[in-house]
Amino acid sequence: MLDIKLIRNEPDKVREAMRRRGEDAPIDEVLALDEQRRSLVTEVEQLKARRNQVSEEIARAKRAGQDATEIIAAMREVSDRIKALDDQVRDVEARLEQLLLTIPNIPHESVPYGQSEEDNVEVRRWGEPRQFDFAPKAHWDIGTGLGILDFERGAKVAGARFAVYRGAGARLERALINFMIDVHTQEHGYTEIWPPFLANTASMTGTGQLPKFAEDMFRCQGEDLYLIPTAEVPVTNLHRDEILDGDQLPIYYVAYSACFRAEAGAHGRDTRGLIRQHQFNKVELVKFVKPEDSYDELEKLVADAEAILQRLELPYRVTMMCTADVGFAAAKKYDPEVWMPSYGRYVEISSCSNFEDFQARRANIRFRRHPKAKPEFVHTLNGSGLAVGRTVAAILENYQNPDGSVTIPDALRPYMGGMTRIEPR
RNA sequence: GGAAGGGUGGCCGAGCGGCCGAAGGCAGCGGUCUUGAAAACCGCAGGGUGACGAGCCCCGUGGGUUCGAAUCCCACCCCUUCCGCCA
Repeated sequence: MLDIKLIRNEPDKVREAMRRRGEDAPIDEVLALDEQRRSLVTEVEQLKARRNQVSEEIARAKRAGQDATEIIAAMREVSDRIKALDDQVRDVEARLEQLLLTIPNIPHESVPYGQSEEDNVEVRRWGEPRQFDFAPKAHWDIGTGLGILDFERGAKVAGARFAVYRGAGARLERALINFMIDVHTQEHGYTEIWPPFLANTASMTGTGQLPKFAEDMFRCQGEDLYLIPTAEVPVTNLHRDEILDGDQLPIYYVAYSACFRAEAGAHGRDTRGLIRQHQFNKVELVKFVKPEDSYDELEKLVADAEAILQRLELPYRVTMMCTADVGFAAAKKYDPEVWMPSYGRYVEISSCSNFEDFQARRANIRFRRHPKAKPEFVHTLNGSGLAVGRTVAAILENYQNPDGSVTIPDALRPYMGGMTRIEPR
């Protein structure tokens, strides 16, 4: 959520930011409601001040045994007026709040202007895509051939975009989760969290999934619960409505979770394989930091995600999202992308964002710089470290052999019980 | 799911419808005392809005009654215990 004061004081700056995003935000409506709210509040507060004053007089009079029926009668009128105004304030505030919740974050000044994902900027590459001396296969064919991935049965049990992992495939998924969490906890200083995989409306609103993206999520019927689309939601909301001590910061969390996405509007895209599933596993990194540190922390966060790709020796590049593709809640976002031979291009395998105080304001996550200082909003960041299903896909494709087997990356072998190759059954 | 109890400031815990933003205690901060510390004593200390002023708001949440609600009524949420069910 943007600071209403920023919109009030620098509306043109906000309008320009929205224009650069290609977003049609209701700034004028917000300004009008804000003004309306403030004039109502002024009026009702004056009346309340009077009511408080007179209430004291009444109390005094009663204690002195004097008659107060006349003042009471007069106050009844004031009271009715207060009630009417309070109703109006509540209504205007609710509408204002609803609008503010739909306005995206302001992109950081370092974010390049662009009109679509075509305008994202590559910032670096690591590794060389492998040159195959045989016709490489796509991971869904490799996985099916090895008997470690089963899309047909996934569809039978649940539906399209659900997969079943079997044998060494299931173990590979699990090995990757453990490997990633171990690297982040043991080498990058993150604390492991095992969060709920369902979250309520308040949490979903706090991180920005609601109210705008309700159709992207699975909701439990008759309950105020959604399946989380990412561990970002429960982990960021861990500190919702809290005031943290400044010396606790920065806080680094790493969490595995299954992630659930309705993928509404993705018909026909990535219909084969593990790239776009309704359910997938992800190891997520979440940071709470002081505002002045958040952009350094973003760079470190991306490096932490990249470290996993490097250990796995998977070629990748990092792109910086342009204003049109930066994401609703983010001020700046990098996407590490892994080389995917079947796609003949790099495919997003992580997404690392600095939200500045956008989520903190929604979720009311603050800190005190000093024990007596006023609370300030923290900056929140998160990034995938990494999407596990896509990592499996990348390993199957990049490590495939002519005979249909797949070599296990060195770094993963301890997690696979020493296995060096996945052989056909 | 059923029954009972409970949700008050960082924590514990009082609180007859007006004198309650809220006693008291603990923890915290400052000071006195002390070689130093402890103890003792004195003082300061919640959040939001607003201009770190005034005012207004905040006693789980949302409604209601009333001139006036932490206190009364209704609904909901959460916690604890017991029972039931269950990985």
